[in-house]
Amino acid sequence: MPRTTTRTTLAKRITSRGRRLTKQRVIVAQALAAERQAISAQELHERLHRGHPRLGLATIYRALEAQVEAGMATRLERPGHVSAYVACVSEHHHHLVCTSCQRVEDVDETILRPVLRGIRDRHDFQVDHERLDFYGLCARCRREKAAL
Amino acid sequence: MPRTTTRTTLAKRITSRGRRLTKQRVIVAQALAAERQAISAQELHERLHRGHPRLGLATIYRALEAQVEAGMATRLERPGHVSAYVACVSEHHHHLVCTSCQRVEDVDETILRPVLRGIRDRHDFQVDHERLDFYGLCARCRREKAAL
DNA sequence: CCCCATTACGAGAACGACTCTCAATAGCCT
DNA sequence: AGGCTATTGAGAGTCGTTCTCGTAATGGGG
Repeated sequence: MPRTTTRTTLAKRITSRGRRLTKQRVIVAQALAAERQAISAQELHERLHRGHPRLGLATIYRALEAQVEAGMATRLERPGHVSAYVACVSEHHHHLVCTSCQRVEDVDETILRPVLRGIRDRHDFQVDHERLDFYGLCARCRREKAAL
Repeated sequence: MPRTTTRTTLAKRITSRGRRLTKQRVIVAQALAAERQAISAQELHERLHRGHPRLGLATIYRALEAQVEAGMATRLERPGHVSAYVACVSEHHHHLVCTSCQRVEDVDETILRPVLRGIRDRHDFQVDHERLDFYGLCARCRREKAAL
């Protein structure tokens, strides 16, 4: 019953911090989780409009913001001052964003440990949080380009 | 004659990519270089208004954009979809942004080498560019907080 | 050194992503 | 079930940034 488990987890996460479990938030969370790539609020709005014509854009913004606060998603910056969102599986990690197909992979935080230690020791700086996104070509897109 | 040297370098950098050397670009470049912290276009505009009342906001945006393209500055993202800019000394490096005093330190790229290698090997991903900013407390602010 | 095509500037209007407002609706607790 | 309160939807509003266009300045060629 992996589906049920997922649903339960979703509901639990949504209702964290005293938030209410609403249809809209579930729809947005499921849609974002189903997505394998970074997506903007407006794109999500267009995509959901067919199945949910009354789902407002502001609601999507609010739902995404709530997900970010709840640690269910992170915000990426796209050129042109647009935010894009990705669903998170684990809590602390960073992203490999493919500039060709827009797919996002996760990088585990452990890979960063040495860097954080170096910063603390060599710069005497106490890191609170970090934004760490790598942009480039994923394996698939690189192969496709090479085949041309 | 360090000053002259600096000026010459500045002019050379500004005129790269066939750009013209204008008073406005020099003013903006010097102001940004003098700044030790991330500053937004609008803040720069306010700050320069006393000495240069006719310097337009759009010009500052254009000058900053040119500096980013020329590798003289990088763009940081502030909350609320605002860009802030920092003058760069070296080409490839990343930032430690103090969330208390807003001062910015540079982190040399070499510290990152192992991470990039790990990503290439373990994720089969070819990194083109990365955004890598660490937020936290610098040594000075940490001492000040501890003294309270 | 001076022309002149071309690039850049300044001011304000336009743009667009995002947020706010407010009346209506729906969760959740008892 | 009933009511308190968070949330929604729709559109207006906000604000950082970019565009437009007439004017001014730059720098290469004569």
